[in-house]
Amino acid sequence: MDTNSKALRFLIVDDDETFSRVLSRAINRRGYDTAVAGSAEQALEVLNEFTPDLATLDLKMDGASGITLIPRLKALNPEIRILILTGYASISTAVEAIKLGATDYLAKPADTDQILAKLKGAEPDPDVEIADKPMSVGRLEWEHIQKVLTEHDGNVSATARALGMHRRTLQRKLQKRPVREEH
Amino acid sequence: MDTNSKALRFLIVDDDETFSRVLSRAINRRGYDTAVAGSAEQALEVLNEFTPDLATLDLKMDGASGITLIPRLKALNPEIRILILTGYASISTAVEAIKLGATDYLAKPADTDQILAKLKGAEPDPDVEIADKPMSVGRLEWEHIQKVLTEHDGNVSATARALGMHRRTLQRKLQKRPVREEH
DNA sequence: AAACAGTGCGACAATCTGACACATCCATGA
DNA sequence: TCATGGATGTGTCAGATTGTCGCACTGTTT
Repeated sequence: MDTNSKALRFLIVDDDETFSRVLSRAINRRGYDTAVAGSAEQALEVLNEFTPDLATLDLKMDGASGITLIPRLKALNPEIRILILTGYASISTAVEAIKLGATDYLAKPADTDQILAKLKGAEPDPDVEIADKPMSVGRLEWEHIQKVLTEHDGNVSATARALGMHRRTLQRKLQKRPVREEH
Repeated sequence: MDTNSKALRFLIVDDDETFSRVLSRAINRRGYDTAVAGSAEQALEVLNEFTPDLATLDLKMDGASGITLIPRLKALNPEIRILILTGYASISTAVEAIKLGATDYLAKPADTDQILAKLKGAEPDPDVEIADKPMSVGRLEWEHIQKVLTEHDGNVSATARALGMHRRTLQRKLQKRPVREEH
């Protein structure tokens, strides 16, 4: 990690070691200082000696969700720009993250350019594209499940009961990745 | 319930007339003053003589998207609580809406209770913990399918394509009864 | 008439779900 | 500290559902 004091500091918090390594190198090559953490807990340690200007956070990790880091990061540096980057993207977690102050939200897979683009430009424009097809039933189910899960603070058992679904079945669904819509 | 100047004003912007009517009546019955607009343009006219405290906006309508109304609504009443409610939900529009100041974002179908629950979030209402059971995934799927089917004039093949579902599977689902909720 | 798109349904393999069964954890209270 | 109850992570397995293919039939269009 090069320590040019002028470079912007970029923190990557993600489970997936391979992903982190690749992204870190790509970001680094573009002139940022980078730091990597494999969990929210580990990220907190990193923050003792690294105050990031930009960050990407994963949601689904062992231990705490990356979303819990948002307040900490903002407290440390109110100017920080935070991008949520997850393979388990859903509308409810996106809404929550933005409300907490995240700058933007992207579903994996996403390439380095997309990531940096989202972090650089973040002027809200009311002309976002609106999908022309409705959600697939699979996607709708995923979104609904995520919403209810959020309302129950991530409690799987309670969510399964609320949905009238077997807990085993819900767990199996949660392990899978959400359906990708090909808009 | 009194319907005088004390009642909160609720604006519904949606191009689905049936949906608006049903929602309007339900909201009305709960003691709000309601106004309905079938498009963003129409909504602007309504705003000349109706300053809402709460609003639901649809995204996909003829003309401008409901998202463009957010700044106007907030300018008119900074305290307004805005809920985006759409059948064409997506993460990118959700992110935009929240950034622009929407309070929350829900995918249709959603029932009146859910809608009000999301909008009432800020009110010091003591009934926050009343966890009304959400729709089951089966029920949600049924409603969604019916809606898309209607949009395609009952064309099963087209509906199956739009939903990314196999025609055979859709036919089988349509033969079954709607899922009954046993609250 | 030939070409087409939509519909209804049979059949079969691949998947998924519901039901049980355990084996940890963790917080609470006796 | 131990007992108790809830939550969670998995494994198994029979039965239900879905993905595919195929085929006959029916309007529509050219």
